[in-house]
Amino acid sequence: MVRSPFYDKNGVKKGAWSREEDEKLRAFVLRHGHTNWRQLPKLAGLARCGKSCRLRWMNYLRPNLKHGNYTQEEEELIIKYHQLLGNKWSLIAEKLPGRTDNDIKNHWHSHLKKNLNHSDTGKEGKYLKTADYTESERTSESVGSESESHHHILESSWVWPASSETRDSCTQEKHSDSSVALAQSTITSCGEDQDASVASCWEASQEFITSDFWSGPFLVENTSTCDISPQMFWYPYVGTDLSDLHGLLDW
DNA sequence: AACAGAGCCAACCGCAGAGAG
DNA sequence: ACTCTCTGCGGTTGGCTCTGT
Repeated sequence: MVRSPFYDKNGVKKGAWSREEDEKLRAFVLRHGHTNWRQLPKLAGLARCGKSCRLRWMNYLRPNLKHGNYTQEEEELIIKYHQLLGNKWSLIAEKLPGRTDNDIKNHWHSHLKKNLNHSDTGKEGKYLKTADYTESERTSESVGSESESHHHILESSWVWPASSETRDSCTQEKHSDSSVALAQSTITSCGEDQDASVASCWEASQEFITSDFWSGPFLVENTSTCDISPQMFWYPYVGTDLSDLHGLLDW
């Protein structure tokens, strides 16, 4: 599926990311934010270029990302905005929360484009080409396997630290509500695989905690403890009840 | 069962724009 | 005004997986 890992002449690693690299990058970005992608791999102990780190974070590790399972509504939005904006994938991605430009672009090329082409030739296209098509104009085929909305967040999901001491060491009034909401959204997004996903989230969070992740000194100058980039933690559900999480995570 | 071709998607590359000095 | 650095975007590619023969 992806390029095999290899090192270029400058000793920079390319190709598929390992789980360990993902954890390093995730931990670093959550801890320090990403003010300088070029410096980031050096500080995070990764043999990657900054560009590769940014891409990995933006397209895979970022919280609240959805992978696959496009709903009919999402596909309609993509088609609509593509007709409106053209190949401005980043703009289209802004209209679909949780989707990345890369993901949308891939989905367009592998699924939607050919369906439009089919409809051009009068064959079994899923959607009509015009932007102002109506519900009744869509073919019945489009209703089916992909209409179900499971907002799976894969192994990139993470949760707020389980240890209350660790949590308390952070400036909770600043970050905790939105972070908890984020954790909760992760859990509620797990769908049928909830138990397994929660377990893996839990595992990842434990690794952060045991490595003194939340309370250790920062490497970057002028950053205070737990100075986590607010933009990374912002999530529209604030004020979520912590007890909702306690049950699932056995806090 | 083995093979070939197509499909899919993560990751790379090159370029352009923004901002700092 | 110019240059340099960094970031973000869109196009493209490598290679794994799926499907058909």
